[in-house]
Amino acid sequence: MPREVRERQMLDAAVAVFARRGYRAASMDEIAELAGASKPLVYLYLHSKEDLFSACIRREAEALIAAVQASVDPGAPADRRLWNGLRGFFAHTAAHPDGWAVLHCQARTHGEPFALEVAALRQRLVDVVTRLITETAEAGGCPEPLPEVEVAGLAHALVGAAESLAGWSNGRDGAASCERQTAETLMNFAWTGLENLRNGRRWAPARA
Amino acid sequence: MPREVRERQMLDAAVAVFARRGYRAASMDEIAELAGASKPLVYLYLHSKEDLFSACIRREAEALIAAVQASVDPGAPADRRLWNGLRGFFAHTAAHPDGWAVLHCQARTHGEPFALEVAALRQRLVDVVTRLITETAEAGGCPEPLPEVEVAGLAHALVGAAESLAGWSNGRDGAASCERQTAETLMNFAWTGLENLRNGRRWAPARA
Amino acid sequence: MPREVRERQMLDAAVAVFARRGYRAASMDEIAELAGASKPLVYLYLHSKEDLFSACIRREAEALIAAVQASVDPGAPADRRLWNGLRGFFAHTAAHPDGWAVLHCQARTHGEPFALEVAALRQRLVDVVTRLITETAEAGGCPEPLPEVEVAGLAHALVGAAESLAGWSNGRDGAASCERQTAETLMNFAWTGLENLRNGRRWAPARA
Amino acid sequence: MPREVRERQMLDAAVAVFARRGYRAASMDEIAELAGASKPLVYLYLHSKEDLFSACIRREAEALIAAVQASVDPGAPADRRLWNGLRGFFAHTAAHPDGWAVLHCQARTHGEPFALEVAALRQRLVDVVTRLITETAEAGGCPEPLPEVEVAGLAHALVGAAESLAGWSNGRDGAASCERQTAETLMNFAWTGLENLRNGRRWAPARA
DNA sequence: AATGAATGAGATTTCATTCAT
DNA sequence: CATGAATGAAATCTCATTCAT
Repeated sequence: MPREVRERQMLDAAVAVFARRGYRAASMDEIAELAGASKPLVYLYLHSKEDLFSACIRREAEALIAAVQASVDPGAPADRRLWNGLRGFFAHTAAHPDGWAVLHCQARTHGEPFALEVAALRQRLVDVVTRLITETAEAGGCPEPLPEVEVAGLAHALVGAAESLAGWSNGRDGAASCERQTAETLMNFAWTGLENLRNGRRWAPARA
Repeated sequence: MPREVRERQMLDAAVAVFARRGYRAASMDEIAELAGASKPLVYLYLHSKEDLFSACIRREAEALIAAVQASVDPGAPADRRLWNGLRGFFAHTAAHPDGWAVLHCQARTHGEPFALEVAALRQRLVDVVTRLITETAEAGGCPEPLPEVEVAGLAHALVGAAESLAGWSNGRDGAASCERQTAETLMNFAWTGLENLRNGRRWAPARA
Repeated sequence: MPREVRERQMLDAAVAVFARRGYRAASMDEIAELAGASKPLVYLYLHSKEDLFSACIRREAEALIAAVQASVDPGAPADRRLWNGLRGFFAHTAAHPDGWAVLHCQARTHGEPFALEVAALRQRLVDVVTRLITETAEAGGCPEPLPEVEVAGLAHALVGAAESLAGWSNGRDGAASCERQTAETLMNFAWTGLENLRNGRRWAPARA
Repeated sequence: MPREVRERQMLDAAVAVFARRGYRAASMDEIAELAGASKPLVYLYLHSKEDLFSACIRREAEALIAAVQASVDPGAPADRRLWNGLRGFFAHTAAHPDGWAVLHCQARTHGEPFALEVAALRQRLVDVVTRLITETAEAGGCPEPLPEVEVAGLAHALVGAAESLAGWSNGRDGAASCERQTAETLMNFAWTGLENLRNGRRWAPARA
């Protein structure tokens, strides 16, 4: 069996086991067995448990990013791009729950090296959103540019909301039909909020 | 030393170690040492690693809920309550990063019993937000009531956004001064979005 | 509460727990709890687990010996004495199964010191039987005295048979009514065998 | 080193240590060291202390039964078969004192699962003896068949006597030369007793 | 007479990892 | 390319035992 195929099987098995058990509780024995290979072969190809986990994170992160980018038409207007990006995000996480669990739940909680890797992924998502927000503001003729820190905060809020909805919507029935609705809910929530910001309408504590 | 004091020290130590290392990687040795007690005493008082972790989750969850509730004036209007609740949430998570890490990052990823416990906490937060959204819609004279599933989705999105911002803002410098600003960013984002929804203004994919 | 009473409660509890769990698996915690006293008090009175176990063995051994002796009339003929001794033995072991379990099952299997103590008890039983056999042989006009080693072997066989029957008969229903029958079975088996030996009738391998 | 060899070494070591220390006091460390292997290997092959103990019991029980059966010629008359069976029993227990100690002293005192296993062995021995007694009675023209419960009692008594003698004779010097004599003593005691029973001669308490 | 508080030592068990083949 | 055999290190948890009061 060629190495590439074997390696993919191993990563598939590892993602499944890491998602189910967590990094520490996952055992190389179980991963090797699920991959249908012997443990020494796993070590020959992937060197160590740490390297294996890193490889999982990298592969799943690339796949997620690629899925989001593939569903966005770079020439479309900002709202369309946001809408399609969200749909791609929800579709991919719903189709690959183990990979999403590794990225979202496991990777951040098991030591710096992994957290950094997943933080880099997250930053790429945040960057995309940040660009959308900025463009939206500019395109809408925002009287004064939004402060940088606020834009970053908004981007984090939006990504967090998307992550939360992904988890919520995947945990319910009829996931397939839900994905579109989930995206719509978030879009309604976010887009109108962004529009208002763009127009300078704000909520202020003093108003209450 | 009286038992209560010792027990609190143990929980403090456990929260710190669980936050830093994760559930599986945390060792009872390290927890006992940090608590300044011997391992058998930890077992005598808290029975097992699982029970200890459960106790941590419960204590931190109660503390967080209490902090949020304490910062909300039940007689105030909906927007004011949301604003104060968010501020309480961000302030408490910023002041107790270890507790927040245990709740947000660790508890959900290490087996059903813990996940259920933290899901219950999250549900309580979501419920509060759900009520706020409904009241806001009613108070604002919403032409037709928002569909239930959409309200739930919005609540999850809002809680997810808050969670995400808590993690982001705590990871930056000057956390104290940031807390207010973080709350303001999210409030601007969310409140105006909610207002628009209330008024029936929506984003629709067909529009693009 | 006076010391003697407390000490008896402790020994009762210890015998019960040792019988149920074995020496090593029995925990001083369980014994103390069952005795209704605190652990330090147990240590104050009985010094250590080893001492406690020794005390149990000694008490139960004395009780068993006393019960057997009390049921034998020293003036009666040999067969009558054997008969009454067996009945006393079966009655006492049936009435005190925990004590018998400690003596028969536990004491011999947990290190030299205890084995010696219980071996001493057993030797006293064997001695009684040995005397009976010798007297029986003499009284019956045995042509030549039985070899010493054979008498010892017979005594051990008889005691072993009695022990085995005690375990068997106690494990069956209607123990009370059984006790007499058990004694009769063994008596029939043993006494007639002894009579034949006394008369020089033997089985020889060459005969077959 | 092939697995089978290693496993046998482990069982040998385990039998020796269990016999010397008892189930609870035996440590897996000591067993592994005596077997010349590392502890993880013992666990890999034999799974747990409980399984290891079970495996010891089973192996030693099979060996004992096999030894007894191998020394009996099924075509020989009843007394000859009893004689040879006893010799086989005494010879095997003398040659394998550790195995006998595990079966006789340890297995019955450490929890139901083990006790059941050893009870099954004992029942097989009792069954053999029961058959012998019945056949003897029939062959000898016993006027009326012995009551079933009495036969069972006799069988238990005989097995108990044999067990007791095995322990006694092994604890003395010159075991090799003793084995035959031990068997002879028991045979003399038992066979003549059985003969008398067969002929209806009984001891009765009223006689005294 | 009696106990709540505390621990050193050691038990079973698991796991990531490496050779020799 | 592939693996059966093997282990050092460390995890959770228990227990007999002792003080200070």
